[in-house]
Amino acid sequence: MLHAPSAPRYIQIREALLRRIQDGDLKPGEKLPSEDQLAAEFGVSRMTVRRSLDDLINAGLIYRRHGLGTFVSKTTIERDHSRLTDFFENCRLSGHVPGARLLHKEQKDALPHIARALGLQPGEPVIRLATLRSVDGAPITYHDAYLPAYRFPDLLEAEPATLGLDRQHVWQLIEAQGYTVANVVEKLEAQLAGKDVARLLKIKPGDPILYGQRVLYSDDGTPLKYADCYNRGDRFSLTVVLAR
Amino acid sequence: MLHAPSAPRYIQIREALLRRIQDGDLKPGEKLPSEDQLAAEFGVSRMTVRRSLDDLINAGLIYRRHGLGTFVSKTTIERDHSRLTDFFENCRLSGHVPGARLLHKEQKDALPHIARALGLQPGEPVIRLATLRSVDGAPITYHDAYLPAYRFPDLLEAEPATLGLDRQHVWQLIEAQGYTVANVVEKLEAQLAGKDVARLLKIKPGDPILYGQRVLYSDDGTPLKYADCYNRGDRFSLTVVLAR
DNA sequence: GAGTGGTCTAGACCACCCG
DNA sequence: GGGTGGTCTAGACCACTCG
Repeated sequence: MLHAPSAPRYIQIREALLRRIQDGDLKPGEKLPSEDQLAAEFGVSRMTVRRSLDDLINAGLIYRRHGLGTFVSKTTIERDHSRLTDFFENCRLSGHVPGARLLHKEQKDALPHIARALGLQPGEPVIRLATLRSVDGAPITYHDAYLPAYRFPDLLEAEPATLGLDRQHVWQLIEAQGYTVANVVEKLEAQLAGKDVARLLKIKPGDPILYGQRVLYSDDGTPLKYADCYNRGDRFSLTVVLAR
Repeated sequence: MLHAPSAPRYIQIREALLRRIQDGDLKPGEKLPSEDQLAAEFGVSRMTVRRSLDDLINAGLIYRRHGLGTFVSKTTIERDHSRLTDFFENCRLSGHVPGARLLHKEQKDALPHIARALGLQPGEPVIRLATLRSVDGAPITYHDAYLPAYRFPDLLEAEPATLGLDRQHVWQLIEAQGYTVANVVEKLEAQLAGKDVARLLKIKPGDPILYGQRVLYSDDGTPLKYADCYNRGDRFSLTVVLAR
């Protein structure tokens, strides 16, 4: 999280305040210095201070009360699981051992519902990357992803050993094409495991499955990836934050 | 969405631009006038225009490209389902008939996991509101909610006919106590229906259930409500947006 | 009244992208 | 070079909250 000395002042100030909060220098519920005081302390104008505070408010770390001041939030909501984070990193951070196996890498014709999600015509070529992800050696998620072939001409030739095994890696390939990964829209349902999925996840047909249809978008709204996700109901949970 | 004539200029401008996008006056992918042009058009400074645009960017409706301009997003992500919205309103908007029945309204001692979620000591009094929600006459969700009793002293005496039947209504009671509802954190899992839940939802034991533990927070991070939600797997799906 | 955040100005200079 | 957004200033006045 280091920034070059040339980073904008508002980012430097934001990081400085973030450190004070994380170090417990500013405790939950405690009042921050006023915007005027912060402006004087950092030697900037008040508008610049406000720009820094806006970021921290957006992250849910602080909140403002008109006429009273700015305060550190009481509960630091664990936003980690509600943000777009790497499966592998998340796993390791919680002290588990992630794993993955590439089951399919192929070019196919898009099925209608996949074409619709990706803004393609039915039958247009897509690249399929299917992986089985595991935690501590036991399978937990079957991930069946599709990307528009014309946007990722080099994907089929990419290193098979790591491809699809680390989302960060796929993201790097995506961003190397000039896209900026911005968000994922996921539709979640509860289902019962079918025969094929049950076999992959080493559960019984009829066991509960948290099924998600995920679409990955770039910041201009272009759909970049569609994926069917089958998560073991007994070992997988997803925490989301719905903001007003 | 009307604002008093005294609404801040940046809100007026934001709403004016929103209207142009929603009316198709500005089409997806199309470039907005430059910030200088908008400032001249609305007779404000550029900083005020940027304040308006920031809101629309935050809502995912437009995006900026340094050196190029500001553009309307290509896919207007249906954020409706990823925002905190009223069950009843959502339902009606999609052309369905929502319903609800209050099953329990009582004061109890908080169970340990509920106390922990609400920042209480185990055994502290909570108010339980359990409702069965339906769509087009068929039950879809069993909602078992708990609120700290000391924060809502008047809740038990509230009008039973409408209480818990419209989330907006409960929110109004919550906000009448001086809280500002800010977000919900929900942990989702796939489960199989047990006997009791199956009976309520008119499904068979062993049918799939999308189970969620919801905690409602005010903007200062105070937990205000805990709820167990049991959603019929065959008729309920939840769409979430994970931002980077 | 004093202190706080909410809004707004009228500029400035910089970095980025295009032709 | 010309147009765009990114950052930043040094003020101003208003609205809200508290004592």
